[in-house]
Amino acid sequence: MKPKITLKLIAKDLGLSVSTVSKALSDSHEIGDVTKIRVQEYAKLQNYKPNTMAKNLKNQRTNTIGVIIPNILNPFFAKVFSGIEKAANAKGYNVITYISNESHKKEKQAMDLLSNGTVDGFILSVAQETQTLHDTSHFKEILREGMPIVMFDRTMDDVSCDKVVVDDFESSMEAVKHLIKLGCKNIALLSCIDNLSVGKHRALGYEKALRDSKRNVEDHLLIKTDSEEDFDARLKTMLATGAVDGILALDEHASTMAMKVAIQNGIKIPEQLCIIGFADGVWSRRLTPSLSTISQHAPEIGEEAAKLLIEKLESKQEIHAYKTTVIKTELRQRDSTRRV
Amino acid sequence: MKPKITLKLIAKDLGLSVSTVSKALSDSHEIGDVTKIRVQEYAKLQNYKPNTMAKNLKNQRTNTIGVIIPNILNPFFAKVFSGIEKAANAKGYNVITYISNESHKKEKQAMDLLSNGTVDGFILSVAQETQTLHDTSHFKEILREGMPIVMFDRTMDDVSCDKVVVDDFESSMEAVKHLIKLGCKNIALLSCIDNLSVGKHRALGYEKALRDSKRNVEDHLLIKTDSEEDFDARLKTMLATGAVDGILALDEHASTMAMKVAIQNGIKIPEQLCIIGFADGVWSRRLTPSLSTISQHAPEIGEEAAKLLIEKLESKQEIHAYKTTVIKTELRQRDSTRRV
DNA sequence: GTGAAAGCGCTAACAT
DNA sequence: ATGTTAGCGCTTTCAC
Repeated sequence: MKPKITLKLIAKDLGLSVSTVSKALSDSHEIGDVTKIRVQEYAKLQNYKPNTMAKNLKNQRTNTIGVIIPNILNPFFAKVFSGIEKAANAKGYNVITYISNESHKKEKQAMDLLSNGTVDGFILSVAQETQTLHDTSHFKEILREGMPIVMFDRTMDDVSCDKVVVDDFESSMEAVKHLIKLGCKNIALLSCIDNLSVGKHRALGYEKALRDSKRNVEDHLLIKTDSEEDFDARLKTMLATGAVDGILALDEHASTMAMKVAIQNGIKIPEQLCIIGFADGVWSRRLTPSLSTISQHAPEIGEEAAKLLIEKLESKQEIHAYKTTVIKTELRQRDSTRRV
Repeated sequence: MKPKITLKLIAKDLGLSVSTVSKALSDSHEIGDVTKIRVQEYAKLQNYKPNTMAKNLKNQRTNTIGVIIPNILNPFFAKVFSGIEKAANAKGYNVITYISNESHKKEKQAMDLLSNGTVDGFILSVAQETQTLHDTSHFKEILREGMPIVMFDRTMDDVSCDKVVVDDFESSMEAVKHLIKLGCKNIALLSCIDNLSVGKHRALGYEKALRDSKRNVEDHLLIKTDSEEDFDARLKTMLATGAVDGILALDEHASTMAMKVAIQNGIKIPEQLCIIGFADGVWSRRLTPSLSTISQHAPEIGEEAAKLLIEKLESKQEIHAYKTTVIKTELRQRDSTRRV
């Protein structure tokens, strides 16, 4: 293992001072062309790489973004993450990732560990437990220290920071209106994420759409829970009756289980039952029949979040105005809703 | 935005020297109990957090692992990643992530950027393009600088470093033997990843299993490609003939397309056709019928990789022995292979 | 055009 | 038991 190449070392080898070498490498006009070339070539030859920690310490910024994600196994978050990563890299930022696993403690711990000069700011989606407990103290603490936060998808109303969300309310409303247009009379709402802000917003959109077309929200057409076991049992009962001819499913588990149970019950999709779900596009296409989904443009959410954070980081003066960007969703019609 | 709390500041406030404060906070025996308590309480009160960059610079280590992943949207990699993240955090390491997007250039760039004292070592799975070009110079360069690398899943034979792989050869061999035991006569091999090392190993396992039971490898039962379009077209032709009664699919696209095309052709699964695929477990269960898969224990792969890297990082002397850990796979029988 | 020196925040060997 | 000092690698102001 050869010794690390440092400015000092180059300076010694070349019989120059550290500061001259530093300036030469940053192409300063203070340095003569001959020396400049000489230094630069020697550095290249030695494969010199400036030490990031030293630079960070000096500059008081790390060019690193802390990303906290509830669950990377959820394709939605994986996609948002890839958007963040891409946008951040493009602007010269690194990304440190923590997975909260929906745990409030882990989320807090991650922010604590990273706010010690490891990252310049945070992009995060609030852990389930944090939403349930409604504890926002760790966010506020970080903000008080002057470190910016951008929240996406799962946000908290009483935290003042930039946010990137999709219009959950409107998109599920549109989806239900689409089902109505297709002629569905008995549209069920299926949710395993009733403990999340997004789940609640989507449920409200469903109700609004029904009321707008003078229909009632019928209890026997609702499954709102946060337990998959509970959900599965109730779903089987619901579909056994055969009374349902339209479904809006608010999450991946609900969407795919609806498909599965319907197929097992011999219900023809989309002839007898139309299904629209919030789910991953790639896998929805792989199902038979393919599942119509509400596309949330996850990568764009990530890119926008990164853009907002970096903007704040690179603006000279502190901006105390907070933006909430709404990313438009799109209904992707596939075979689970196409009427013949 | 209040000023950052530093040792210096605490020292001034308390009328002590910086080193006394430093020692008091690290609970040194050199410091008297009274001062120790006083300092510690004041630090807590002020919410002091030691600056990570400064500590890193001083210690010449960052407690950070660089992870480079070809594609986080692939559930396999997402799962390995979550394993790495978990194991790393548990040992007090941060994780900086880059997504190579299968690009050789991005992979190289990531290693370049992070090897400048940003991370202590790397965990990575080789980008497709790198495997095709067979360029290992960037790996060797990093290793020469004394920074350890652990490769997982997609490795390169001529790079000397720790590796974590699954036994691709053996697991596809076992899968084919299982199909044979189920009575399949014409077992097809479907692969969209014929450009990857793992794809090639799996294909060899298929051939071995056939030869072991005195069968021939028949060209019309093989689809080996790296293009999904090409694959889809050839798959439709193959299944239209009805000659296939068993399938081993080497990747997610191949697995799910096989299911889809079979269902569309009215082929009964598993009665007329048994399918085993390399695919995500959660989604495989969601398909109807559910898909039998080869489980690769992705999280364990990640945990093992992190364990190996940290071991190397924390060992005093340089270890020049390189381990290759093989994680056992498991055949998960689901409805696509269950004979009635 | 080049160099000396201070300092980013922390640690630790070495005084006192 | 507490303080002084040097130094991690780099940038930058200020001298020469």
